[in-house]
Amino acid sequence: MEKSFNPSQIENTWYESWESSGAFKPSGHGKPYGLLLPPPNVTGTLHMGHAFQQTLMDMLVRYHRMRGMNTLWQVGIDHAGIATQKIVENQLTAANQSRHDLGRETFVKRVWQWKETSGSTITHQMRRLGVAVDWSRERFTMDEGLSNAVRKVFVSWYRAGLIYRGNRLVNWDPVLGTAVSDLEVDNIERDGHIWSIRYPVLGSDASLIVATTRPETMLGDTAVAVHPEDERYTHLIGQTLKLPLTGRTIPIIADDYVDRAFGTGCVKITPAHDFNDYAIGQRHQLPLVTIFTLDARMNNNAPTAYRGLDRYEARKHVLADLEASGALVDTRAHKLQLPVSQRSAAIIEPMLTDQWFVDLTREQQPDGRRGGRSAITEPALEAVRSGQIRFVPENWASTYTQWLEHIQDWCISRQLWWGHRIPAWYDEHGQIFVGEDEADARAHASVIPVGALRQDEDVLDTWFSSALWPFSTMGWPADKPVRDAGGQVIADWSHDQIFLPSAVMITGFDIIFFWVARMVMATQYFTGRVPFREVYINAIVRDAEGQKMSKSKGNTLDPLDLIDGIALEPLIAKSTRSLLLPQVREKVEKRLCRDYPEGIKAIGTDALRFTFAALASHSRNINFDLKRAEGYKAFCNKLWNAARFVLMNLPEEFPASVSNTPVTEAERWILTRLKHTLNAVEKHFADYRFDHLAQALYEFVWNEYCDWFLELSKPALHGKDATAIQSTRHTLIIVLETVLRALHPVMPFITEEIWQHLAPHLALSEQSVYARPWPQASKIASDHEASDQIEWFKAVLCEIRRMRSELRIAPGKIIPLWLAGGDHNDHERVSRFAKQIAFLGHADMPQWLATDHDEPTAAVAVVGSLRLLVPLAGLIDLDTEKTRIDKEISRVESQIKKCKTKLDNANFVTHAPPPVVTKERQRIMDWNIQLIALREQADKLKG
RNA sequence: GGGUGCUUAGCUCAGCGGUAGAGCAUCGCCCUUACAAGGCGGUGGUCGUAGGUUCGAUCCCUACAGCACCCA
Repeated sequence: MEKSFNPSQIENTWYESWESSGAFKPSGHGKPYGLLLPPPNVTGTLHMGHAFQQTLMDMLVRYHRMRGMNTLWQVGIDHAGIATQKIVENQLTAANQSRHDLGRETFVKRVWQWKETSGSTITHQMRRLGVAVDWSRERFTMDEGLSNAVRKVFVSWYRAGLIYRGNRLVNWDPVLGTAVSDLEVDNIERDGHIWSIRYPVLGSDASLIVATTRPETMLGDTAVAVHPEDERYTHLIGQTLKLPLTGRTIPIIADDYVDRAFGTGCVKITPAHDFNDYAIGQRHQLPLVTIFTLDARMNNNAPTAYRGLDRYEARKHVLADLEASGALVDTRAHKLQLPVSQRSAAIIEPMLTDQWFVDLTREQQPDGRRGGRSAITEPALEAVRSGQIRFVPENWASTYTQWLEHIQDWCISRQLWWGHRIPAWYDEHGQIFVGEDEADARAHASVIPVGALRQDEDVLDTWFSSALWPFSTMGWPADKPVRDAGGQVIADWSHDQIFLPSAVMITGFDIIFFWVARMVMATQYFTGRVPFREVYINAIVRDAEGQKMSKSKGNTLDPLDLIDGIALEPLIAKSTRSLLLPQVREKVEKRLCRDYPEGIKAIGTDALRFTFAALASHSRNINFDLKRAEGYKAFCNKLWNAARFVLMNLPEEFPASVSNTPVTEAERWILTRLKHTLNAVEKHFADYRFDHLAQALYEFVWNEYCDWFLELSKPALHGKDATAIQSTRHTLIIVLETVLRALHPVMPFITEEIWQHLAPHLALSEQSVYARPWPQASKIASDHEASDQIEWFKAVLCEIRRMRSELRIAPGKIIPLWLAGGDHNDHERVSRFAKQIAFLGHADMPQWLATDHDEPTAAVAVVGSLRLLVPLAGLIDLDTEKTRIDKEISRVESQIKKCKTKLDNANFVTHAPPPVVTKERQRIMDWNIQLIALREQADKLKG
């Protein structure tokens, strides 16, 4: 093995070998354990969130695989309708073309081409992370099988009366020209204005003043509402207003939606362009006046003067005209929430359009069939309420249920070209025919179509197909195996449904609504099962300062740059590439120069993964600190060198014996610790406490195996006891091989590399550590007697080291060591560990002082009643030692005082549980023993 | 406005009704034959504030402050 750990040297070969050996495919035996990878967008590149999430999933799948389960990690890619279409449209724009120049068919071909060339970026990156997904089953939401599933679901729901077409107000993105989900709209606070406008009452001198942040929409007003109990206005309810600039008249209505305290208490109602106004309009049967075109210009319902103007141009004109006519009474600064499309950054315009919806709100249909609430929404709620699906951490369950309780019908149509085209046809009279294809639609028609049929132009929301992922990827609805282009079976519903429900869904909280809830709905409806038993909501990865990573802030980290390292210059270039504002670029550049003056050092995949595990507590955010990752790279190096040590100490011919009975206390102790660690790791896997899991393994490897067992093995290996040598070698390699197996789910590459070096010495038949069984704690014997002895030994050695350090004795200097006091245990243990104490304490063989004889002037440390003495002569300054002892005495005294305060409190003694009291009494006794020994020594030094 | 979190060492974070912890940073001594990406030993915290419950509160309860996120 190389002298130090070099990740890039070992990572490249192993992944390919695992993948090509079929190690990631289901084994076909054992209990099924399924995981679904949240399909990344085809447009995507691997970011820290993916890397984090996938590390956790990979840990689970490797762990369960080693435990003998039949694991399947289903992988695939999402077609990401809007995002993908936009990328290709941008390419066209750069060439001064639009999708309309190409036409639908050519455009879609073009998107497919783009997908073929760029779509695999993220899958290559995922391989660098080491993820054990079954690539042979990789799916794409637009491939044939999954598209069949989409059509089947649409048609089934339509025929069950659960999908309908309606003219409704939706979030309209005027730049992309499509409806978007309300989940794809961010409400952003911006500085704006609020304008007060006077609307005169017809046939009177009276007028009402309305306040609005969007004055241009007054052209679409169809009423003004006041609160029914607002005494200022009750006499005007039912009267008519002259709507300025339009010549139209509108009624004054009463509705208790109006907040009397806000503004003047009069609200203009524009039902065709505001969701609240729409609801009021419905209640009062108000007409809907749409005043915008689909690209947000004034249409022909607006007065001639404004027609064709963009909505913000129109605002200026409207305000100027109101001002000129004296109708504008006030303008004030105002903070307002603007709905902004996540996809295009355009300001959303609520717009009345024909769209397709999934009914999620009706209890029952007019014909008596179940409505969407009872057929789809309620079962999804019940699955979580009943505990069939469990959230981790569990408080996310309330986020889920609260959203579902207030859910609206799901608008599933998008005015795009890239996606699953809606399987609905219209005849020349506009009648609707739904079917899996045109023939099916005709076959199921209840009326005879008039003339030719024309398919709906729209496509389905991407999340519609994602909702089916848990069962569509398993082959549903095909009744025979699904094959890829090469004829290989990639899914087979009749068999693969053993993986449904999958074990756990690991995903970000931001898609609980988009995806998690919808998977539950669809999977339950079509398969009668929940899609997964548990949902682990992972934390959001932020930068070291707690800022959300985003390209527009230039604070993203590319996981591959952490793995491979990157110099400062390319890092700056990369981070500022998409930043347009020079000030922002400068700021980002400054920060990078400050934080990474030498760029980012390569830490390797294993260290990155270990870092993610160590940070994965159940808190909501994790701040990714590169320092932490560097620490775990050091951990890799530590493990690496421990392995070198073990191998170095093996003779050519090993093993001499297969089984082994550990002969030394140290061996029995480290095995006890190993057992304890493995128990902890299993528990942490079960609880999804990856942070504790990582820490348990880290502490075992570094603080127990390396710091103590390896050190304790040295005197044994250099000793003359052949049995001890043989046994120690055996335990060294057995414990290492075992802990490699336990570490493998977290750090697949380094564990594999080291394991390959160990395997021949253990005559193991497996090809890979991945194929080894999970190490079972129950098969390891614990030995508490040996553990007590080693703990005692550690205490003795620590005291010697502390003395040496505080008295500034050079580390290499061999010191005389005398012993005094102590009970029979101490005597027995000293004789047992004398050599180790001398070896590791850099001391002569410890000598007992004869009792009652004069002790030499010495520095002392105390373990229980045992005193460890280092003669001062020629070594130590007397005053230094006096000061040291005094300090130690006051430390012990303060501990005693604490105990005493407690025990003197009668309430404590009577009320506290007896074990606590006993423990406290024991503590005070132990401290007192130490104190006596220390005082004795202090007196001697003074005397 | 409604909801959910968070506040513990200089930094990033665990913890928990019963002796305050880790990594990194920092200080001192060591290039000791697995590892200087290391070893050994230290320094560092009235656990956001104020009340309450309790024999005992960093932990449970209440209020407040600050921060973050989600929904309207």
